[in-house]
Amino acid sequence: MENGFETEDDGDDRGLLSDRIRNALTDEIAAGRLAAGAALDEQQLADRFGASRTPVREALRQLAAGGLVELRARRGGVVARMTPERIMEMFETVAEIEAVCVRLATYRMTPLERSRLIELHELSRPIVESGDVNAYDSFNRQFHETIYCATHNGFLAEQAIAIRNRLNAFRRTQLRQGERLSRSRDEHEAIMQAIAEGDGEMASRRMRAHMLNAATSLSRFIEANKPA
Amino acid sequence: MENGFETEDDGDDRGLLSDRIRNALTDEIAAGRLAAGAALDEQQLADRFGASRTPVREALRQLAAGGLVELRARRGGVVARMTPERIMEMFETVAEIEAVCVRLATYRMTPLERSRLIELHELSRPIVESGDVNAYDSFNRQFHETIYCATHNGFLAEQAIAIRNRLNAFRRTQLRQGERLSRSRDEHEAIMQAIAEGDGEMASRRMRAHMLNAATSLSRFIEANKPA
DNA sequence: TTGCCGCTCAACGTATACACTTATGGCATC
DNA sequence: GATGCCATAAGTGTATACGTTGAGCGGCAA
Repeated sequence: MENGFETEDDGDDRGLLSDRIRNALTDEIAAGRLAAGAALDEQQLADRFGASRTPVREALRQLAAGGLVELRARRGGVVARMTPERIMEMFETVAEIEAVCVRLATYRMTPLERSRLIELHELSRPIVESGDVNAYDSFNRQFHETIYCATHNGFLAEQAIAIRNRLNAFRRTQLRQGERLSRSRDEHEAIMQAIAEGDGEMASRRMRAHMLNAATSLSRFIEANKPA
Repeated sequence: MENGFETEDDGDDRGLLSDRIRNALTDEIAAGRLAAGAALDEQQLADRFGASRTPVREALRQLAAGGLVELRARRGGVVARMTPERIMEMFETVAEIEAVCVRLATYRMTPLERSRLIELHELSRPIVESGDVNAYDSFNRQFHETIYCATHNGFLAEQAIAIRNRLNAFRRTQLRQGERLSRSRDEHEAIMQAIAEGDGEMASRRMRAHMLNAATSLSRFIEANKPA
């Protein structure tokens, strides 16, 4: 039972131990159970996961590469300190990269990709009406990733996904409240309009605004729910 | 003597072994001595560097995180395959990110940062006249990194530097020929002009063109020097 | 009392041994 | 002759032991 893992008590011992430890630590950091700045003792973690130091080290190195952990040689690691300022910086960066993506995508997407995107966007209407936040989150990811791919620049798409994932690790709670869903869809609509007109610059500006709206919404949410 | 390292026969045994192996492998990949797609056997590398598999593994993981190596679970690693298309994708991505940076920097930089940038730019005049390519390369890095910092977005700056470094690992030869130096400086001049006028959009467009010029120049160079 | 030196110990970095998975070659069968 | 299965081997994943370094602390001298 007590093996240090959270969600794998169903006997899921498959996969690389180092990967499972990495995922577990990612979750714990994302959930805030491992506070920013907390020391990460390798032996201690190894004991907690019932493993040796080796896979723990591998996991820590990967997390460090992803920016969730800071490692100093011979001094051990700590959970990366994520100030609100830094989170906003990350949001701005994502917003700018998404803006770049949608501009390139507008100029480069094939008719097939365009119709696929339109189709996807239409799919979101019933989701918004149902208010299913998880479903919308899933759709939203697809929508944005479809745009990344339509840039026809695989490297840029990878970077966009990587940064987006990195940011998601710090989304400690569901960002999108009910009313945000319809606003989000309206903003998508405006972006789609610009794409349809072939105006990449316009699409870019609208995407940037869309992302910054989401960030502001999140920031207000955090402000409202922060521990007194 | 034969310890597998290239440039450290002066007894420089300092630093972490894993880091030294990582640097050595980075160099070898960058120089093309380790061809793309080449298998990376851990034991074999360990023997070559006179070390054990442990630091080699650490090095490989770090390289994988940086994108120079691809690792498949229980199947070992290979040097990442870098097609010309992918390199161009990376250049475009850098160009777009730099364009974002200079736009934000134009709107946000402090007077001190502005004068620092002007000062740096002026410094490049004698370097161009001297034709010292290495000195220009060093200046150029400083110039661009100064702009990154002036965005006042540390995360974005980190991303920009990371991608730029990643790209540098594949610059197998000196990119900038003599004539390119003065053209590069002229382009910097145009960017500075836009910054001075507070026109971030203009600075952005010029930066994008500047970066793509450099990429085109490189691509022509590669084309001309590629093995028959 | 303060500052420096050296000690001690905890934690990381590296080496080595073992376990497990995957790939490959040969053999049997269809 | 082709295909599928099994045995063997090569190589990665993990465990553990040892070396090494940096930090904390106490003692001694100025």
